[in-house]
Amino acid sequence: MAKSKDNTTEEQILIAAKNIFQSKGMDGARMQEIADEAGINKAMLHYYYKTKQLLFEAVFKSAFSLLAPELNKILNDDSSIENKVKNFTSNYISFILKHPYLPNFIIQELNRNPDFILKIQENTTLLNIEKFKSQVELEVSKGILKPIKGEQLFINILALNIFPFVAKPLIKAFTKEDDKGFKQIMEQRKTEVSEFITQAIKQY
Amino acid sequence: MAKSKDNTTEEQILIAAKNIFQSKGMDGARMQEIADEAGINKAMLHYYYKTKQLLFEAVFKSAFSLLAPELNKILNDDSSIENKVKNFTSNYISFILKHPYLPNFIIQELNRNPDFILKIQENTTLLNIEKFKSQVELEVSKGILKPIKGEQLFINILALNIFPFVAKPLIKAFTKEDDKGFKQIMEQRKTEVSEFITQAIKQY
DNA sequence: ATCTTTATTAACCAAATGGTTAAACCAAAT
DNA sequence: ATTTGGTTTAACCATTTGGTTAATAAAGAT
Repeated sequence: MAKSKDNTTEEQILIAAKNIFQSKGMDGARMQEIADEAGINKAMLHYYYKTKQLLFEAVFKSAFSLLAPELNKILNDDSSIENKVKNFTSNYISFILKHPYLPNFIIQELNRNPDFILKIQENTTLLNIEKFKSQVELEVSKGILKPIKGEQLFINILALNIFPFVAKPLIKAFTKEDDKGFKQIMEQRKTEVSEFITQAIKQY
Repeated sequence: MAKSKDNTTEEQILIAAKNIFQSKGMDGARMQEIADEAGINKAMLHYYYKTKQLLFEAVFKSAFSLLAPELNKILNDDSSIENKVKNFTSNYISFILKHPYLPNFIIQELNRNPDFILKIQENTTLLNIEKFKSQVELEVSKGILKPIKGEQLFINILALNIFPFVAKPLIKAFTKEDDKGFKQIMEQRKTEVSEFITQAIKQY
């Protein structure tokens, strides 16, 4: 399916594992299926990645380090909150439309194994909300924003941007849309969501 | 763990299956583990529910019919949009704090098998958004609400209410809170979220 | 009391699954 | 040409897993 002769075997395995793990999860994935997807022998998986668990962790870390910088854009950028919200929503939705399995995969697996995020945060100082919080506090005190706590605002921003992709089957069901219609609704959200948030928090 | 002598064997199985399936998912759950949790022989699972798949479906349907009425409160109630938002957020968050595994379970399994929602919608006419849409349209035309589409507003309401529970490990990570702290943040949201939405959509 | 149906168990089974091994292959170094 | 090192494969293995079966126990019906 996703073979490219340019890549090394080790890379092909990672790509195949990504495809299978992201759509079926750790428990649903089969080593044989990953081997088939990569077009190689199952023993190669263990040759390069030792165990299923380690292969999975490689995939997860790779997925997480794809997502984390996106989130950091809103946490560690210097422009105004309003500006960041605008940029983030548009960028993030484009980003996820390119990686549709990503948010669900990460959320699902973090729930399966909550300790996992600790391992990852050890290495990288990803996801530090402190700067964002003090920025919100400042803009609230200046009267630019209505009173709101930084954590709550950040949760709201994530929720409005990420949730629709995680709940895609549910949304498709009650809107009675197919994949194309769903994508259109998401495209609309690139501007709708930032307007929604801005109206909610901006002091006029 | 969760045995109660009042229930019939069949009910005990369903309770046990609920516990295991909701925390581990279909693929991660083991029939033996469910039997142990119910305190009975594994053969009994098949005696009452035939296969793992059917047992799972019983659990899923039961979970879904617990959640669906909550969602319908906001779709098929007669009060104003603003009022419904206020009631829904508060009620829904209380509801989920009592059933913490529920949203994640449903979302995870719907993603694993998107056709599943079709089976469910055949029987019950759950999740019909039409009334809500026309109500939003009406209030927008009257100048009560700022221009917004019904679907988008409904997605936003769901997102703000459901997402935090689905993304709990992520939220705990960047807020550096434990379970208690997380719960407090959720309690705050009972009012915060409806204020946030109201400010976003209400025309002043 | 006896028959009949339903409930429950221990033992068993075949298939699937993650992982191993020993041999073959192949490119680069000697 | 031969050795050496990493790479790849087919066959194999032990364990797990969903599911079955045959025998037993309990409960209702006659």
